[in-house]
Amino acid sequence: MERNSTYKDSLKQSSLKNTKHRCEILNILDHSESPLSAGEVYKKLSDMNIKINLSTVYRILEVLTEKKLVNRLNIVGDKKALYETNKTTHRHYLVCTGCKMILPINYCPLSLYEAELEKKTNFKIEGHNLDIYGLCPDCQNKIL
Amino acid sequence: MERNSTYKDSLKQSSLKNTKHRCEILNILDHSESPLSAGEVYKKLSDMNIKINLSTVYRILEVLTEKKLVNRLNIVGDKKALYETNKTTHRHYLVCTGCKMILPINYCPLSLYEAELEKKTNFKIEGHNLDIYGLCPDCQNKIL
DNA sequence: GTCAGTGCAAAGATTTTGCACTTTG
DNA sequence: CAAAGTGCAAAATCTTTGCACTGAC
Repeated sequence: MERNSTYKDSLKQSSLKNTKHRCEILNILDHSESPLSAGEVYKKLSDMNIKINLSTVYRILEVLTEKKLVNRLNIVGDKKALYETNKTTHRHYLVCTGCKMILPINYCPLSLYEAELEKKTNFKIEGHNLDIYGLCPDCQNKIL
Repeated sequence: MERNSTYKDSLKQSSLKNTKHRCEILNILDHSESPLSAGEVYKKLSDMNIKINLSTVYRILEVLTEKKLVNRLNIVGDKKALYETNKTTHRHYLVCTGCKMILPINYCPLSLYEAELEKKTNFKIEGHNLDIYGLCPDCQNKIL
């Protein structure tokens, strides 16, 4: 895959060694519509006939998160952590409480607010987690 | 404690049986500065010499969440769920990535945004999870 | 008395860790 | 070659569940 060289560069810039597994995981997260759990990443790899250990997946996701190549999310109602690549476009998710569908939202209403909060609290704000939940149109109809 | 009658009423209104354990848990969450995990609630009860099983704590928190007497939160970087009583004043938390301190914030910048999003997506929005993270003043100094 | 609530023990799910082997730079 | 990465097995943590007993209404 041509774009794997990009992942290689990202790894290099974060002073991480370039391994096939890391590129594959970055690739998977990069091409996923919605954030994935460690188990889901592992499953995708297995489906692609890539042999890897689940604990390695966890370790890779951990180090990628640390280096900010990946974000770790905790979405409401889901007890496991989800991961997404750290796109330049910051996004949030709208989660359906019925069917658990996850809809990405590209607009973030919080940047102004964060600046304000920084002044008020003297925190050095690094980021935020926001997910919004409700019923998607389909699930609203099912209830009727 | 005089206010336990209030908890009793809340339980009644949610058609839950009034038990000592439930009132005690509501009481603990109500008087906690920051949200607590199931384990922490359990520990507080034990410290008060109240004998209860951890699984009962989980079951109570579950049913209280279901009845909206309590909110379940998933705060960034914490793999376990945290619970808070559902105060009339909706709040968020500012979490220090250094010392893990949790600072409640009473203002919510999202209500207007939610209305807008509801129109745009046709979701029936029920709520959101927001927590903001960064370094508190103390931890900023420690780094220098 | 009935049904919901609880304790206990056990299992399930997710995540982490120690150690030996392998690979990258 | 050294240091970082990986597989495997085992454990740690958090959470849920089945069943029998107890307590609320």
